[in-house]
Amino acid sequence: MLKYEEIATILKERIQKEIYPPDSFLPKQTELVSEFGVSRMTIKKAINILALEGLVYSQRGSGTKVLNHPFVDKNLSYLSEYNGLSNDFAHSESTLTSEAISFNVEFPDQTVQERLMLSDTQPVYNILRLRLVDGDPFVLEHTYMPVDLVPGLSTAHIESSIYNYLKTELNLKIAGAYRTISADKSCLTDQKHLNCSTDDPVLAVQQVIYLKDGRPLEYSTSRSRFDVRSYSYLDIQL
Amino acid sequence: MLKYEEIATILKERIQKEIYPPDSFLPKQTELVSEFGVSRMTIKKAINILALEGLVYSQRGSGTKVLNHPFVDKNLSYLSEYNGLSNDFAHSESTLTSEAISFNVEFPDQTVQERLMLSDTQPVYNILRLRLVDGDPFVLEHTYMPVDLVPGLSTAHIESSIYNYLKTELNLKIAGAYRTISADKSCLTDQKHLNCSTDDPVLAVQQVIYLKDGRPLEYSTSRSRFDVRSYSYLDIQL
DNA sequence: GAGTGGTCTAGACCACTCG
DNA sequence: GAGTGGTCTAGACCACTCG
Repeated sequence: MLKYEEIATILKERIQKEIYPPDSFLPKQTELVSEFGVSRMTIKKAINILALEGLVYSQRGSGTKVLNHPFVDKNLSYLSEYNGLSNDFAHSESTLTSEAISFNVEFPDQTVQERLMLSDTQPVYNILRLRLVDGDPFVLEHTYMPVDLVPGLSTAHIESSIYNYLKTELNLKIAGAYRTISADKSCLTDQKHLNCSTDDPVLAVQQVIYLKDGRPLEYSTSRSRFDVRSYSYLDIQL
Repeated sequence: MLKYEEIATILKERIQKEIYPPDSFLPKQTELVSEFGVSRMTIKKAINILALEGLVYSQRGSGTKVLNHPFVDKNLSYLSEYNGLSNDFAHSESTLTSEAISFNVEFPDQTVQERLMLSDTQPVYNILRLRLVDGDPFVLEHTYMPVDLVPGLSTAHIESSIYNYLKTELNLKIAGAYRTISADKSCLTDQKHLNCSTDDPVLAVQQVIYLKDGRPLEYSTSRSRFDVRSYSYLDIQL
C-alpha cells in the first residue's frame, strides 16, 4: 500500500472517530510530517484525497478544516455503478436476482456502432435483463457489448453477474462511464416487466462504459420504476 | 496562472488540434520536461488534469495514450450547475428568463433545518421560480437559502441571476453540491407552470450546495419537463 | 509580521510493460 | 533489460489569512 493512501486512511478514521471533530482543524502539515515521518508532498497528497471526497477543506493561510456534511458516511456506495448492481447488493440485506429476457448476437445498428466505436461487421451482444430486488422488479437493462472484448459470455453469467466475469475472468479494467439520466413515460415493455401502471414514469439511464485503454465496453439503457430508484452523487467544484 | 495549469491547457489544445491524435501516445514525460523547462512533478500534475477529464490514460511501463471518447468536446458545460443556469445559457443562442412565482422569508421546517444545518430560529428565503428558455417553461425551482448568508436578496436578483449576486457582490465561494436525481409524476403545480399534461412525468433534482468553508448555502428541488432536460456526467473511476 | 497551505524543483528509487 | 510512468524526498519560495 502506498504511503499517501495509508495516511489518508488513518486521517479518515480519525475524522470518523471525531479525534478530529467537525469544524476543527487538522494538525498543520508540518506536524503531520513529523508524526508520519514522510515529506510534506506526501502529506499533501493524502489530504487531497480527503478534500476530493468532501471531508475537509484546505485553505492557504488558515489551515485544513474538517467539514460536517450530513452525507459523509454515504461515501461508500453511490459511485459503484460499474461494479455491477450485484456488488451494490453484496452487503445489503436485500437480494438481487437477474432474469434474462433475451440474449442475442447481432451486427450493430448505427447508434450502437457510434457509441461502441465499432464497424458494422463487428458483432455485439444484445442483452435484455430484468433485475429484481427481493423478487420485485427493479430495473430493466438493455445492454450492448462488443463480442471480441467479452468472449464466451453465457446465460449463466447474465443471470448472475456479468461484471464479476469481466473483472475476475477476463481481467478487464474499467476507467469510467459517461452517463445521461432522464425521465420518460413508461412504454409497454416497461409496464410489462417492471409491473407498473400506464401513467407511471420511469427513470432512464443511458451509459457508455470505457476501459482504461479507452475502448468502449458497454452501451446500455436502463429503465427503473420511478418509485424505487434515484441517483445521488457528490459534485466537487475544482 | 500556475505552471501546471498552463501546460495542461497547451496539451489539451494539441489534443484538440490532433497534434497528438487519438490513440497516439503523448511525448514521454522526460521529453515534456525538456520542452517546458519544468520539473517532472509539474508535468505529472498537468497530465493528471487531462486524465481526470478522461482525455488521456497513463499507464506505468507503457506511456500516456490519447483517448478518443466521442464526448470530449462536451467537457465544458455539463458540470456547471451551480454557476446558475444563467451561466449555462450565457454563450448559447437561446435566452433564459426567470419569473418569480413566490418569494418569502420564513422559519425553516425540520427538513430544511437538517439540510441547511440551521436551528428553527434562523430565517430562510423560500423562493419559487420558473425558468423559461426562449419563453417556454423549462424548470420550476424551489429554493431555500439562509438569510444570514445571503443578506439583501431582492426580487431583482431573483428575476435575473441569484448566482451572479452571490459570486460578484457577496464573494461567496462554492465548493460543490450533493445531488439526487429522480423521476416523478407531475403534480398540479408542475402542470400549471411547466405547461405539461397530466400524464407527463418530470425530472426532479434535489440538491444541497455547500460553500468552501462547509456551510450549506442552498437546498433546492427543481422539476423539469421530461422532454427538455437530462443530466449528463462523466464518472471517472479512481 | 507570523503562520498557513500551494507550487515547484532536482533528484532517487521503484513497479510495471514489452519485446 | 530497456524504458516507461508513479511515488517519494528535502528543501525553496510564494500567496494567502489573520490579527
